[in-house]
Amino acid sequence: MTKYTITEIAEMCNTSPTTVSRVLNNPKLVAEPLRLKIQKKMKEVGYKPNPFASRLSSKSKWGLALFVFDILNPFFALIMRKISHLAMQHGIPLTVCDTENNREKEMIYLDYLLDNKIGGIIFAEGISIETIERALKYTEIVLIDRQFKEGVVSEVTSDNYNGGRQATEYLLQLNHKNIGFIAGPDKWPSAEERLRGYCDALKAHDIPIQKKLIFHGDLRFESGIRAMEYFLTLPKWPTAIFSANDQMAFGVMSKARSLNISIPEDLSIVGFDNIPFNNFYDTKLTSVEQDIQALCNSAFDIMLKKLDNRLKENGVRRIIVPTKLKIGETCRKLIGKVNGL
Amino acid sequence: MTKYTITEIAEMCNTSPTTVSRVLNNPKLVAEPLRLKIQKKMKEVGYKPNPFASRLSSKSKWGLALFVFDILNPFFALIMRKISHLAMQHGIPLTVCDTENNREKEMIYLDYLLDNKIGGIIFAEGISIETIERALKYTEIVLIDRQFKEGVVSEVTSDNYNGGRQATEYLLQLNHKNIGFIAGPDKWPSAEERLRGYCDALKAHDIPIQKKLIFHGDLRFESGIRAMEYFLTLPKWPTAIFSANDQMAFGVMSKARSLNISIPEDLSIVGFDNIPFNNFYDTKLTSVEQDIQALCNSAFDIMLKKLDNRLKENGVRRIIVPTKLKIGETCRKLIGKVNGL
DNA sequence: CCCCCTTATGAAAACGCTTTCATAATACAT
DNA sequence: ATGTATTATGAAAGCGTTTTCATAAGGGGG
Repeated sequence: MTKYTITEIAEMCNTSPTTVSRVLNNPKLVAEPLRLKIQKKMKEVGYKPNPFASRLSSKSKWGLALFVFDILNPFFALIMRKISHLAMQHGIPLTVCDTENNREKEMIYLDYLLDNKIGGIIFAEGISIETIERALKYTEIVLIDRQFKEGVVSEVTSDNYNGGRQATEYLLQLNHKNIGFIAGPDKWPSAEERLRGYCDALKAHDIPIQKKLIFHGDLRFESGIRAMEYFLTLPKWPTAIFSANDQMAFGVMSKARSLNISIPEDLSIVGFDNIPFNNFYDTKLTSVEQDIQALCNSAFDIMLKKLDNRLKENGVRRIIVPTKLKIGETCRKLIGKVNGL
Repeated sequence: MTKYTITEIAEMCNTSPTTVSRVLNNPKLVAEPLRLKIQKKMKEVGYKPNPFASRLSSKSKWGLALFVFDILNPFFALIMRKISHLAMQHGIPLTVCDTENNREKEMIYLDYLLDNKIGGIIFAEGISIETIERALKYTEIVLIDRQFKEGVVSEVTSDNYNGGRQATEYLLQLNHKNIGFIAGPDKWPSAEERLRGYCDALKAHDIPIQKKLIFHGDLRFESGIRAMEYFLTLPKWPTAIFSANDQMAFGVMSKARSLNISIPEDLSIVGFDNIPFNNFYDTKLTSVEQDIQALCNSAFDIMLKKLDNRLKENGVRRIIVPTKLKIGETCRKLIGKVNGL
């Protein structure tokens, strides 16, 4: 596009490249009249600095990356959309890495990015600790919904604990006592928090926690189907199921439908995420909403400050974004005899 | 990461930077023993060339971009996944631009990429002609499923015409005569081709084409709902609906369900794309499959050749990938009296 | 009126590669 | 042998910035 160099701009303005470079990077150093003249000229001829030259001489890191483990999950697609948007607004190139829940792929992406001197990486939930730790050594990182060792890394998470608790309390209020939980993968902190919320809510109501009511899924649709199949093998079926994300809740609904188990009459369901398509079924899913907008804004903001070094050395931020239970049409109040499905 | 420069590698091997550069870019120019020695050394110390320096001196364009109009649509998410994968394999950075069907956003992304001297752009269906034409002037482009002026641009498309025709023929075979069609947006060539297939199939069976049986959607779920609502306003309801993509077909199914119209008993439905989640409902959608793998492989291959200049000047490729009708559970044969829903 | 300090600018040297041009060495034809 | 390709290597000049260092011009304080 641009066919002008900084030197040419300098010549046109009877000044030196140094000065032009200054108005680009630190305008305060240039006296007003000259600065204005140069800025006007640059606009006039549509000058854009050559990014490669800048990066080469300034030796600075460059650009951002976003890691998500499954771009087919709308929750992550929305995060990508939002972060892309922010990056674009700030003129920062963004590489999106869809790791497909594959450690090897994570590493390949990461090595590649580090070789290219990436400025910072935002990791969404689902990326392995090893990958994050490796990245941490070489670049700035921020986690979205991915808790890590407290105080080591900046992270922005939803209030997963309270989200899990809210949802469970809600079901308890509706007189459910036998509540199945579909957890996320082991070792995923955000998923564990949701589980903790579930357990604490039960405890608070003096309901014993039963291991067999907890199923571990992988957050994908199919997992929900598996979970439903599993719950039906139990001697006493749950009257309600709380799923650690919407996708798995959909899986449950799908399986339930094909077995003529009707929702919410026979089974109440609560999801987590409240992705915009949770009305994908004609029955709107009751779900704990994560404020994606807020998650992304905060994460990006922290990243920008890190890149600017405006965050004090080793400055680690931790932001928790509240969640909100959105009532849909997939839960009903149990009345009278409560015997499971 | 790398702390070595090409000059240091050269010194370690008692040779010149020039030679090291050659083994990097055109190994044939360096005699075997020396080449091996240098390569061994590079591996040993983990040398990686500084990408900014390379780009600066070689003045070459750099990297690829992929434009999709809706990353929330699994069809495009899969394209992204596949293209990312290929780019990574070839060590080419990829920027994914989710334009959200917004002209302005397209232009912002494009300007940004051109300023950064992007090497090539792959456009998936859904991007405006203006954006493509602008890109065409400054960089290499390949279209996926996005027909353009014949012979001007390389494109890889599914056989949309025959896909549309296959689906319609199938419904005709099942004795449907009153077949609604949910088209894609006006002016989207791939969508128009599907429509053309639909029309030609009807003609071949001497069934008049009725404008009112054709509804124009925007390929999103909600459009399917709107379409269904529209079809129900017709005096004579269609017995089958062919949707230009799966998402809209899901919308139809969703609406049908909430009205207690059962599928396929009361209404047959065929989609297009056959995205992997078309079993999102418990009823598997019958759909025309697009071979995403093949589409992406071909598109990427053409792009690589363009970047290499292995495609003769103005060499334009046009590849058509066959489609295949995948029978699911959403269609049934009409028997006896055929009176619509 | 001299010295020092700040502010405004420029010259020149990086940054780490690629590219052009030159040279040396070998091979092949006459 | 002599001349002409061909092959293998290196020296040096960019590429378009930023950065360091130097200089010049103005502004008090003594």
